[in-house]
Parts: sequence; C-alpha cells; structure tokens
Amino acid sequence: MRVVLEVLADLRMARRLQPWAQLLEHALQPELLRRPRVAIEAAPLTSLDTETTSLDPMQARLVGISLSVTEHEACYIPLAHRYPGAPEQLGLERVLEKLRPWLQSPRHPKVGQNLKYDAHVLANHGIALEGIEHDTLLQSYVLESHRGHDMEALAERHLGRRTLTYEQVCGKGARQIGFDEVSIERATEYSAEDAEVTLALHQVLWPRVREHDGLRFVYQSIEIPLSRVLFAMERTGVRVDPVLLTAQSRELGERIAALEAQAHQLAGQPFNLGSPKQIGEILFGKLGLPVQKKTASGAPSTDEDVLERLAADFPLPRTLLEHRALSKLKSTYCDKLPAMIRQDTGRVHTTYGQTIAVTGRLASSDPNLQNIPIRTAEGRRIREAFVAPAGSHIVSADYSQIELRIMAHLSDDAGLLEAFAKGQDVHRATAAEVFGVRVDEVSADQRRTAKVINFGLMYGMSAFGLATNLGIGRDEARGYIERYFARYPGVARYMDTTRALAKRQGYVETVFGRRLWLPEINSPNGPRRQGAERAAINAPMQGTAADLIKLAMVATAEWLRRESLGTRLIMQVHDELVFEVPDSELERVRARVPDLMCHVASLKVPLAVDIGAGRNWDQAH
DNA sequence: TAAGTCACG
DNA sequence: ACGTACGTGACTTAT
Repeated sequence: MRVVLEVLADLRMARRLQPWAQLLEHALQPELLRRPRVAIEAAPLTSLDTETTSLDPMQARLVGISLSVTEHEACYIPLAHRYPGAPEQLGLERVLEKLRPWLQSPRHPKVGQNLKYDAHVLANHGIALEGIEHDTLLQSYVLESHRGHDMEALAERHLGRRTLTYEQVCGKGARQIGFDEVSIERATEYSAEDAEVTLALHQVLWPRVREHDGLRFVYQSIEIPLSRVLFAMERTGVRVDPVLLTAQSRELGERIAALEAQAHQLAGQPFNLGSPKQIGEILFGKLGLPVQKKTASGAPSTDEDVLERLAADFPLPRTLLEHRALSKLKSTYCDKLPAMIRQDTGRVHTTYGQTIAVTGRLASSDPNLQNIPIRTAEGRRIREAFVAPAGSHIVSADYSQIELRIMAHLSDDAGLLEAFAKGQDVHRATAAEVFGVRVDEVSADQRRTAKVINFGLMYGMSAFGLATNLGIGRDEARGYIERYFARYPGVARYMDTTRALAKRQGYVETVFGRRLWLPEINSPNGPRRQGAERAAINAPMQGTAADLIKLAMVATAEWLRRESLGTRLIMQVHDELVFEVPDSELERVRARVPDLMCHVASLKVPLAVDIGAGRNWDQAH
C-alpha cells in the first residue's frame, strides 16, 4: 500500500523553506486544486473524512480534514491540533472559506464513511455539505446488515488490509486522548488512510450493490436520500419541557421512597431494591417464595413476569413491581432527558442509527426517543413534556397494523386480504375465525386472545410461547394455532415457504429487495437454528415496514421542501412519524401527510394512517 | 464489562 | 429432552 501524504510531504519539505501557514494557503489555491493529485474540483468523486474533538455530532469541532480522489493517494489538512510543540496551522476559518464552495456544491460528488456525521461537524462550523453521492457505511449495511461496518472491519473484509485503528492513534479508556492532541504526523497517517480506504471500499462495494436491482433501489432510493432527512431531523431536535419533567421527578422520588420503606417493612430488613440479586435473596431465600424461572446464568429470575405471578399470593412482589416501574420512569426519562437538552438550541437531539438494526429499522440513541413510555397512564405523562413551541402543534401520523398488512401482502392469504380490503378490525376478524363466532359476537377476551395470536405469528411463535403469553395450557394454545392456520392457509404456506427459502439462499428479502441474511439458518445447533427460523419469518415483515416508512420520510421531506413549508419532521418511531407544525400549516399537513404515507407503494392491501395533533406528543395521539 | 431488567414498535 | 416471540437502547448493580 502506498498512501501518498501529499500535504504532509509538502509540509515536511516546506518546513525548511517557508512557514506552514503560507504553504497551506498556497495548496488551497484553485490552480493547485486542479492538479491531479489534489484535484477535488475536477474529480468525478472525492472521498472526504473529518477528524474532530468529539463523537457527539452536535458538539464536535473540526480538527482536520482528509481528502482522496485517486487510489492510494490522500491528503490531510490539519486545522486545530493543539499540543505542546504543535506547529502553527492554517486558520480554520480561512480554510473552510476556501473549501466552502466545493463542500456546498451538489455538483462535486462526495463519498465517505458515515457522511451524516461529517455533515453535522461541518454544519457546526456553518457549512452545509452537499453532493453526498455515496456512503460506504450504507453500502456495507445494504449488502450485509448483520455484520459490523466499522472501517477497520470493512478494510480487512473487503480489501484484505489492516489499517491503523482509532485506538492505536488515540488510546482507549482513561488514557485516551482527543484527536487534537494527536501529532500531525500520526494524524496524517491515520486520517489520510481513512480517506483513501474509503475510496477503495467504494470501488469494491458499489459494484456489488449496483449489480442487484433490489439492493440498488434500497441503497439509492431509500438509504442515501434518507440519510439527509435523518441529518435534518437530528439537527432540528425536539423541544422537551424540563420544568415539567423535574416536577414529575420530584413527585416520583417521594413515591419511590415510600415504596422502598414499605418493601423494607415487608422484608423485615433493609435491602437495595435496585439489585435483582438482593431481591432474589429476600424473596427466595429469607421469605422462601417459590422460584418461578431462572435467568440465563442460572440465578432465580425476579423479572416482571415472575413478580406478577408471586403478587397473587404475597404482598412484597407488588411493592417491588411498583417501585421498579416508577424508578424506571424517574431515572431513564424524568432525570435524563432534561440533562440532555442542549443549551444552545434548548432541545434534545437524538442520533438515528441507520446501520444498527439487522432488519432495516432505524435505532435512536443519546437519547433514545423510540422508547418513550406510552403503555401506562404514569408513563404517558412523560410524553406531555414533548411539547410544541408557541404557535405550533405536535402532529403524529402512524401506520395502522402495518406489519399485519404486510403479512397479508406477502402471504397472499385470501381471508386476511379480504379483512383489510373491507376495512375490518383484523383482530376481531381473526377472533371470529378462530373461535367460530360471528364478527359481532366476538367478546373482548376473544379479541385480546386473537391479537396475541396475530402478533405471535409474526414472531414465529410456538404453542409453548403462546401458552406462556396467554397463561393457558399448551394443548389449548396448539388448538388455537391449528384453527388459525386452517382458516388462513395462505399464512401457513407463507411460513413454510419462507423458512425453506431462507435455508436455501441464506437470506430473505423485503418487498423492495432489501436482503436480510441469516447466518445460523442451517446451524447444527438446534436452538440457534430455530432462532434463525423465527427471525426469517419476522424479518420480511419488520423489514418491509421499515422500507415503507423510510420511503414515507423521504416523500414527506421532499413535499415539505417543495412547498417551502415550515413544518419539520422531528421523530420516527418505527411506524410513526412526528412533526412540529406551525399552526398555519396544520390543515395542509393533516390532509397531505397520510396520503403521502399511504401511497409510497401499492401493496395487495391498502395502507392506513391515523393522524392527530396537540400541544404535546401525548395529546397528538 | 456483563448481567438483569424494562422502556418502545 | 430441550428451548421456546422479532427488533432495539439505557439504566443499575456487581465484578
């Protein structure tokens, strides 16, 4: 491998001839940029990488930029290295002003590894990155969502190259240093190599994506356009009311303290309610309650399911359950969310992981805005703190029964298709079929059972699992499943053919051609293989739903842009899109968004969207 | 850093 | 006889 560290080489030579600053300024003259070695102006594609002070995209500041336009060649522009003896560098502002026209030009195509991050970094310095043509992270994800996508792994896997790692350069743990403390020589080796490897990876991965129409569609028409939608969502952030959450925290704290005292009373001794180990010692040791199940490591479980069963006969488990529920709300939401409000924007800015979930779904982190409570009244109060600024509303639009509709589409089952075509309540329809009663005779309990069956089926559930979940006998559960498959033979056929297809090709596909690999589908290890079989059943449904909402995000973002609306997409929660909408645009958004979401694709079933508006996220449902 | 638990779709 | 519902992220405790 030959990485030509152009700028560095020049600098080393130059150091004896002229000051750094002068030379670098010279290197950024347009005349020089037109030369092949640093010809980003003329290049059909330039690889770009930024080095920064932080992994947090909203607060990272630039330390340096690397570029590569030709195989085996790259340059590094040091900008803000600061360590004892660090040489003087070009002024950050002056370099960015020189590069601004190119960085902001859609006509100068760029490739990178996770350019959404670099776009944030540049945005932190007032630069709006344009021309994101390719991203090797997204290419790798589309090709192999189940494997790792970090640069070291990709270089090894696809190029057979061992690269300098971030850890080798910055260390790890307590001794880790900021990139601005790395010597310019070392930084150049690392960063220039990253830019150069990225270009090489693109040259290997892009042809592999391109050769399959489905993968190409998922990459070019879903993931690449989505990345800039996600960038905008992350940057916009969400307004969260810290006063409300802090008040809730104080109230919860008091109730938690009371529950703790009560638990100690019932146990006859103090113990740490946050410790499953200590809870186990009290319940199953001191009090001698029956062990219900064991954890993976063999310890007696104290999870919700166990405590719920014990609560029927003993008082302490109920107290523990309430304590757990309130502690979760307090620490994860009431205390953490206000701490994550950025002072400069007054909002929380999540990061959407576009290459985390193997099924094609997004993931949200720091903070996770995809697991905000909704199932209990207590929990829903958290959502009241997700508020609209004055003069605007929160609007929530969610797909109704999206995965069941996809199951109907994929299985081509006549009964299921008909239920959706007629706009029926599908759980009620299922109950009528399974219990052999008329639709209008279905009891609330029968509908609840049918709903569990429907969800269980989509997860590849067994009779045992259904029995456990419904609290019924295994024979009864098996009876329900048999009746279901008798009434919906298309679904039974789909399950069988999907398993068989997964075993034959090693992957399954979504409606749009996203490939979901199942490395353990032919494993000799029974439980592992069965796990892969269940994943094979579920993946096309979960994955197709992910494809659909991603297309909807791209479509709504494009509509908002074209219409020059002030409405902003602020969150995605798998089957739900959340917008912040100026009052003046409320009616247009309510009228158009469901239509856009429903018509991103035409399946054998209609898609349906529920939409609501309110001053906060809770009211928008 | 792992384990256990629990928040969401 | 065995294990037993898909996919995530984050918090706390314990090592």
